[in-house]
Amino acid sequence: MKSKGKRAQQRLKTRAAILDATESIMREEGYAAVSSRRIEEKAGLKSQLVHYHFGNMNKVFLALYRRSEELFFSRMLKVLASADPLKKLWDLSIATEESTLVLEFTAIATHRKEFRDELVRSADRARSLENAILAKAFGNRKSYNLKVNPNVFSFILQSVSRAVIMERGVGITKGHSEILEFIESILKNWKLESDDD
Amino acid sequence: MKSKGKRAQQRLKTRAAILDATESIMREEGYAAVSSRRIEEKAGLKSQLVHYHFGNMNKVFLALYRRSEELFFSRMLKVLASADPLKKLWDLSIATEESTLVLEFTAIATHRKEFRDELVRSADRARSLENAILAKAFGNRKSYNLKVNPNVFSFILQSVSRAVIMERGVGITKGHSEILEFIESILKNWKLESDDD
DNA sequence: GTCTATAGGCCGATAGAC
DNA sequence: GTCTATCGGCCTATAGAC
Repeated sequence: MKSKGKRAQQRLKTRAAILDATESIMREEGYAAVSSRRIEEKAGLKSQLVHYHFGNMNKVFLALYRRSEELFFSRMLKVLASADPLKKLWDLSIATEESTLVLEFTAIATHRKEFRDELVRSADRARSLENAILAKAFGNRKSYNLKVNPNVFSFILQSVSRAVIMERGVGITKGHSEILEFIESILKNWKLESDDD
Repeated sequence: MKSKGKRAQQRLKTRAAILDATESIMREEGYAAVSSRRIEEKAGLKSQLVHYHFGNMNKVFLALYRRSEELFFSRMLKVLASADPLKKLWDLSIATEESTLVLEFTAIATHRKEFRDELVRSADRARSLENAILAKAFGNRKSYNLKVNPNVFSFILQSVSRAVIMERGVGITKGHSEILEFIESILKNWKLESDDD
């Protein structure tokens, strides 16, 4: 039993090392730079192990995506449970490190249809969680007498954070402080109004 | 003189065919799928011609980028000259066909530093034109007594259109009609308010 | 300016020894 | 499970004939 456990443990360790290397390469050079040989280099193991453990490269991306997704959803649940969910949702969206991988996966899905279904399924799940967060935030106001639809408001938040992160990725930061201040002032005023209820 | 002109014409024709093929592949499969061999296949000419005319693949991307940029700026100038520049700017931003290439070039710039400078320079130029368009639109109102800074407003418009196009790219369209209606209602009301001045 | 030929590299993936 | 060895494929780029 113990030796079995050790084998399983080593198996998980190797798989994790492969996924870590993949994630690292994706962050630094993009998904197109990932290959079994580059993983070999990065993780210090033979490229053939990548095929042994995952079958092919597409399954490596898929496995990494699912691992990242779990992490992302656990963070979303924390956001939902927090006292100020909308602000926390924004903080999560605007964090560069958290979102660069999402952009890479989106790029993969745009050009590989095997990947698309996975991402669409996940996007639906994320949208559900966002709705729950919005319901909680808007619920504090007791009524929905707002100028903007909650879903529209959420879409705008996500759009702006993605755009900021994409521009950061190519070294553009001009005008970012203005837009970030604007969004944050809205979120702040909102909070105050909610407290008034 | 005439034979010289013919040669120059053929030269331009071949170069254009290479760029057309490159653009086509980028739209359908993304920049990572572009190679001199794929261009050979698509344009019906030998892959070595790609190297003869452009030196290396990076310069092919650069040449295509500059060609697209010219087209884009000529469209922006038309927007600026129009009676309803803000709405026309939005129409241009939200057109999928016009913006998918931009997203691909952004992806290239994110991971190839040779490309970055070019894109940043171009982004500055685009921002200047956007500012002119905004100045014209806001100028109609005689004063700047607005809730949102013009640059912030413009950033939000561009962010939302990009996000919509990215989601379309992976087959997600849920919630798009709501957000598009929201944006367009703002632009419409705005126009009416401007006319009131 | 366009062709053939070819060098040299990185890639995914598999077979088989241990 | 991890290794060595290896195949076939596609890639960039260059040299040289025409």
